[in-house]
Order: sequence, then structure tokens, then C-alpha cells
Amino acid sequence: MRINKDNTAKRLLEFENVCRNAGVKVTHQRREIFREVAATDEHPDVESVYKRVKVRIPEISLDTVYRTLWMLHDLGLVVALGVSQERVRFDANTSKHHHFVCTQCGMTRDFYSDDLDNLKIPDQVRSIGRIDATQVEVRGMCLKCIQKKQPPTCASRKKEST
Amino acid sequence: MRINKDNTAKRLLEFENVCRNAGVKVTHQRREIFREVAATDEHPDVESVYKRVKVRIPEISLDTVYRTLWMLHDLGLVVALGVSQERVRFDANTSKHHHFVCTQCGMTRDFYSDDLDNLKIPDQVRSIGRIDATQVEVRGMCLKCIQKKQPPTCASRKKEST
DNA sequence: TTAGGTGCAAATTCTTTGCACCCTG
DNA sequence: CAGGGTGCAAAGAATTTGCACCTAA
Repeated sequence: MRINKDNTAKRLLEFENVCRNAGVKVTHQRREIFREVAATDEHPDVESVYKRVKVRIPEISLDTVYRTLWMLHDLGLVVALGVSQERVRFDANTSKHHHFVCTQCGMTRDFYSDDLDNLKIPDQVRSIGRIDATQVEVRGMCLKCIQKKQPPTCASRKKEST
Repeated sequence: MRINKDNTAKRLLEFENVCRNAGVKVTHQRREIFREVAATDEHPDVESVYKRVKVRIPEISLDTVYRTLWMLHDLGLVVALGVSQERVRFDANTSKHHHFVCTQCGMTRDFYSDDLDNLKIPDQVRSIGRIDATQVEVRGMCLKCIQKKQPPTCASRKKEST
């Protein structure tokens, strides 16, 4: 689904404000990259964004897309999907549980709640596929990362986890 | 947190049953790999599982751990964390929304629900960190994958997405 | 016995980095 | 004009694969 143009325009303004407030330069590349991500709800991967932006900016390089997306992530303008921004992790905890995920370091902690175990999922969802499990994912920043108070960088991902 | 031994033992029996039913051999390596994943709730990555299993089976190879974990995943004995089992994806949809994720192909679709937008998160969670957002993640199998009815393989991940 | 499983090493794929030049503020 | 941003090419990681030998059923 394409997001309507008005909304995309609004989000572009927001993007520029956030950048300026953060002391980050608003470049042609960054604007176009943000525009592409904001214009779709398909959760594109880096390669897809790269291809789409390339239509408007043929000289753009893949690593600029990586750097920019992580920068947008640090500024809170986009969310990185996947519990951790790191390697695949496996969970054999079969008892019902939910996740708290730190958006900074990827740390994931289980928590429990009877209420959240029994959520009503809207019927429309069944038209997407068969539902096997339902889980609440809370995104935020863990105490450790709050302390570090990492200043927003334009860099790419650092390595660290828990 | 370590999971208590009784429960782990029970899960090992379950593991053996599921394997036999699926016509998959129960090998020493597989048993030890499953034991390690079932014994913790730390959502270990492949490397961690590898290191732990290596204590009991020094000759084990990393790729066996990869293959086995994905096989356990195909059998439904463990869950792969991260919305997609693939590359990082980005989401700039700032309106409240929730995700349906196909555990087979990684396809992720947004859905909306006012009820789910306003969940009460237990207080205990605030002791983990600051909560920025809350989202429901529904795991299941998309219509396309149900049709394909992929027979359980012991192979690793194939490439496909949406 | 025998098909499926394993270890090894090599190949892929995805992502990040170093550096010289460029452009926004 | 200055310092951050970009493109390029090369490095690094994470994950997968081909193959010959091994082992659970």
C-alpha cells in the first residue's frame, strides 16, 4: 500500500525539523531515502530502498542507504523491524510470554501477563493467514542505554548486545 | 534465568516425539542443541548455543547448530526472534499498527485495531526500561505458505520474502 | 543396510569501514 | 569556509552449501 502524498509531505517536513534539531544535515540523498521509506508500508529492506531511491538519484551508493536508515532509526523517525538489530536469536520458551526490546542495544527481556496472554485479535487478520501465536512487543530503551544516553549519531550500527 | 531441570526433561521428551513423528532422526547433536535452547530464556543467538553445546560435544560444528536450530524452528519447537528471519527491514509507519508475521516466509503485514492500540502494560516492565511503544505481533502462516504446505525439512533457510 | 546427518572448508550474502572528495549550513 | 556527508572499493561478519564420511533406525 502506498501512503497518500499529503501525509508523506507532512512527514518530510517533520523529517527536516528533526534533523535540524539534532544538528544533522539535510542532504538530497537523505531526503529521498526518507521519502521512499515514508511512502510505503511494506517494511522494505535496505536493498529495496536502495533500488527505489536509485531511480531519482542514480549515483547513490548502497552504504549511504545503510548509514541513512540507521541514522533515521537513531533519530526515531523509522523503526527497525526484527526484535534485535543483530543476528537471529532463538526462543524455546513455550510458556506464554511477551517481550521488552531495547531499540538501542537490542537487549530482549521476557515478561509475563495473564491479561496480555488473551488478546482478542480482529477478525480481519484471519484473512492474512492462520494465527498460531500472539505476543506483545514493547519497544523502549533499557536502563543501561538510558544511562549511556548515546548522543544521536549518523553512524551505522555498533556491536553490542544482551 | 535457567529453566528448571524437570521442565527441561519434559521438553526433551516432547522434542523426541516431535522428531519421530516428523521422521527426523534424533541424534546426539540435536538432543544437546535442543537441551541448551530449552534450558534458557535468554534468547541465545547461534554462536551462544554453539559455545554451550561445545562443552559437551567438542567436535560439533557451527553449521550443524545452524541447521539444527532451523530444523527445530520448522518443527515448531523453537521460535526465531525477529520479525523476519531475513535482513533488517525498516518501518516508517508512525500511525499505531500491529504486525502479522508469517513464520515460514517472513512476510509481514500491518493491521489496525483501536483496542490493541491501548494495552495496559504491567508495571513490572518499567523496571526493565523506558517504554516508547507497544505493539502486538501475531505469528502464523500466510495463505501462500499454507498452500505450499512445505513439508518439514532439516535444511537451513531458503530465500524468499514479501 | 541406507538415507539422512555431520564436520570441514569454501562460498555467499549482508553490512560496515577507510579514505578522498563534495556540499550543506 | 568547515565539518559533516557521500561514493567507492575493500574488509568483515554472519550464514549457507558441497561433499565425503558417519550413524540412527
